[in-house]
Amino acid sequence: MKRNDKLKQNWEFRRLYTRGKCISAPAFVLYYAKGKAGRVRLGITAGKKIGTAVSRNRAKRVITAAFDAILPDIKKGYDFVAVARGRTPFFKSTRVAEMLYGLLRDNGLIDL
RNA sequence: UGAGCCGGCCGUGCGGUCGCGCAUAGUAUUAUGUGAGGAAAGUCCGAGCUUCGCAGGGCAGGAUAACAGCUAACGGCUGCCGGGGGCGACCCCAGGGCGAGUGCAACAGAAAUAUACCGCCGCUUUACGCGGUAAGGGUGGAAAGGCGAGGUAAGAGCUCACCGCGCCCGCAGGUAACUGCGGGGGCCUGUAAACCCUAUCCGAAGCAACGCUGACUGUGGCUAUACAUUUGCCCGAUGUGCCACGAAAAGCGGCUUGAGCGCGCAGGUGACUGCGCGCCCAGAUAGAUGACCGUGCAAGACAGAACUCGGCUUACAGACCGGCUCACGUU
RNA sequence: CCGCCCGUGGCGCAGCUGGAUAACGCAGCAGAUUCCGAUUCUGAAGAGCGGGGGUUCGAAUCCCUUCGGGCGGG
Repeated sequence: MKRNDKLKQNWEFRRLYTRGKCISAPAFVLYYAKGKAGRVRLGITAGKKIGTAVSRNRAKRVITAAFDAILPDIKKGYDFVAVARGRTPFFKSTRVAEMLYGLLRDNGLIDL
């Protein structure tokens, strides 16, 4: 994932929390909304609830790896925010990718 | 063999495929190299560095507290002294001063820094009196050094011997703290992690420090002195230019070669130091390590750099190495 | 990065400066009142002060260290 495809600013996150749709899985909670055309952008949040810095870093890595794995299949023009949950660091990124793919397909965000 | 004390060291290893940060080549997407810790943590101390302040000195405030050393410095470390604990290896100590002043010491007890309840002794007006007394009783954490003898009306360092304690002087050992011995004078409650006194040290803030770049905008200045306009000149005004400063926000630098690491030799009981040779070892900026496969074992704990070092403290599954003590047995 | 505050019964809080009784309210328990309940009244129980160490005759209080929670500034 390229750097300018990451969401960084606080207002970008708040836009998705208030305007976006919300779906959840055991490993994460996902907000999404229409964004810039032709691009897929992602922001990741791992709060203090996750644990130590090691756990928070791992949670972010696992979600990033899962997202990269299915990135070519995701429909263009959407922004996403993934919020890590307490069990996120204990998942394997392949399991998270499976969950993510299933959820996006059910919500019509996969290019077939 | 069992129990224990001290110190050191490691803390998933190797190979392959895809992916990530940085550097160097190369140039338009590839190669090559490299990529978290012993605590990166807590931020408890000490420094470097940067900016501000500053003639010099003092007060206030804070920190430390035997002695000698190590160090850039330290509240750290080493050695040693003193005290305490353990059979021992060894461990622990905030360890100056209450012999400057002030304060505090509940309850109990007669009395808490000075006293007479019981007792003992003397006197008398024989009384629930007066005086003397800290040997004995009882209270307390603490009651006027302990014990024996002399002494006395009864007693008391009142006197003497011995012991104890701290003060002063001398001698010996030690760099010193201190230790040992002798003499003198004396017998003092505890508490300074109570105020305080003494000695030593300390300017403040922190990489969101600070510096630079371009754009926008505001303020001030240009002195006997820039240029143009305002009628020629002077004053004044306006605009442009130059300089300085401020506010908001963006980017870049600061950013990793350093009191550095490894090995060898030498000095020192040690902390550590000197010399020689070799090495370059993360620099991200929402913040880089994931996924899959093979394989080894005791099946992997605590945990993620954010300006940089030296310590301290705390968390930590386990693996390995060395030295020492005690008990039992055998030789 | 810097500065500061708070941990005391189940809950909310005093006591800490200045050392010796852990006080108060709510909840809960028992009893009384009532036909029953609420209210009210009475009574008893429940914490050794976040953990560890030290100073002291004596520590919730003083000192050191540590854990957890919270606030503020740039």
